[in-house]
Amino acid sequence: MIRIVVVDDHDVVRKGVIAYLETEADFQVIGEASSGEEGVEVVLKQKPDVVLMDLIMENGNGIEATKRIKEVIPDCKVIVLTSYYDDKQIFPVLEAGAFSYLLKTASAEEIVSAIKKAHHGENVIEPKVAHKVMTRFQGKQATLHDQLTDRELEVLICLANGATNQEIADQLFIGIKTVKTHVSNILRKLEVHDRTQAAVYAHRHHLL
Amino acid sequence: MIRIVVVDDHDVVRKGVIAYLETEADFQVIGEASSGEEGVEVVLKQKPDVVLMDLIMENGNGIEATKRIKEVIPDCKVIVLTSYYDDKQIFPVLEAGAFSYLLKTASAEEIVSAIKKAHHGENVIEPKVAHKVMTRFQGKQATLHDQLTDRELEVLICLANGATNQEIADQLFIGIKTVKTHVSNILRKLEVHDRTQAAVYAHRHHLL
DNA sequence: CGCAAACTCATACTTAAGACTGAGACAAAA
DNA sequence: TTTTGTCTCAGTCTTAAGTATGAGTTTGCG
Repeated sequence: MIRIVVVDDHDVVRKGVIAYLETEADFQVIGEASSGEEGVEVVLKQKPDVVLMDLIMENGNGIEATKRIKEVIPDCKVIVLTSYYDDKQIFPVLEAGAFSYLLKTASAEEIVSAIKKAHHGENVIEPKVAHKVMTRFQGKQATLHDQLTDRELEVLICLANGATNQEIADQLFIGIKTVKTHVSNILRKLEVHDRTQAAVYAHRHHLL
Repeated sequence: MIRIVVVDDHDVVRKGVIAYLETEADFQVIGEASSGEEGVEVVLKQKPDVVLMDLIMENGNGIEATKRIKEVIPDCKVIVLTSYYDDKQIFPVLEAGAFSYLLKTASAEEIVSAIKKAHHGENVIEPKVAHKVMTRFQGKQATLHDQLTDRELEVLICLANGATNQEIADQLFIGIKTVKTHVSNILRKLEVHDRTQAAVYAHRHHLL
């Protein structure tokens, strides 16, 4: 039995979805809400297995609600439903902790399938945006240098141009001790052992 | 009056060229030869202004002859004539000291023109190969790193991968003292002040 | 056969690099 | 307000880096 909460501010949509979901033998809709805030309350009280979350609602959006739900009940699978196709939505949604991401143009069968898959630990990402996610991850595979602060990046650029600590200090109008601190932090974050390797890293990753 | 020597092992070609050249009022053919060695002898004795040199001959090629002529009489303009188009020929020919480079498919007027230009200090390079020469020089504009020896280049590659002196020593099976010597020489030749700048140089010039 | 260049190694010296620790100022976020 | 992160700087210590000089070996070239 899969316990479900449906969150959507359009009554007709919510009621319709619930009605359809309950035709499934092993589905049990144990709560519903018409706003993000109300959704969080219901979820925290009912502790469902799966949440169907509308992304765009009048009172508080689905992202904030998802974030708060995942903070308290990490095991809860939140399936985000979005009305229209938009590239930029997907990343904040995933960062918020959403488990699956579907368009409302998806058929009822697809939604049922997504719920079952979510319950078994399988993610469902709308094909149109799935490849966006992939390219994003391929292009950003755990880049070490995005740990660097702005200042550290500045220092690294200077360093990768062949500047000495003293020259970097003069360029950035700071003390050589400060530069040494930055360089040490850079080396640690980039997981290298000296400035030459850091310079090589910078060039290989086209940081200048 | 332009004093000329013609070197070509094909009698008919040589005689024909000479006959045509003498129709020019200010041309004076003061010698001829049918081999490279003989050509050198004649040239050294006659000291002509211009030499028409066939590139490919049975007894000794035109390159060696050109080289020896330029060693003794640097002011002598050697115009090399080659039977067929070949990219690889041009560079040894120029290195030997040839002043101009023409194909035998060139018209009689072109040859006459080339001789006059040579006498006035103007080079003539067959258009088909001229751009080869240009690209060669553009691509090899005084690269600092071509001063490096093979071993130094190996060391530079290691260095530009972020290796320490000790690591380079281990990789190349030599002592760290030797590595230091190489590195010092590399830094001097590349006109940089430390290994980081050397690594930057290597990456900017795509040496690895 | 010299001769020059390249590769090798050594000693001694100087200095920049880097690690480690600690700390004050400041701004944004919880 | 307290916390957290960033930027700043200081002191101390260890070691890698780099310079300068000299020299032995090999290799190729005239």
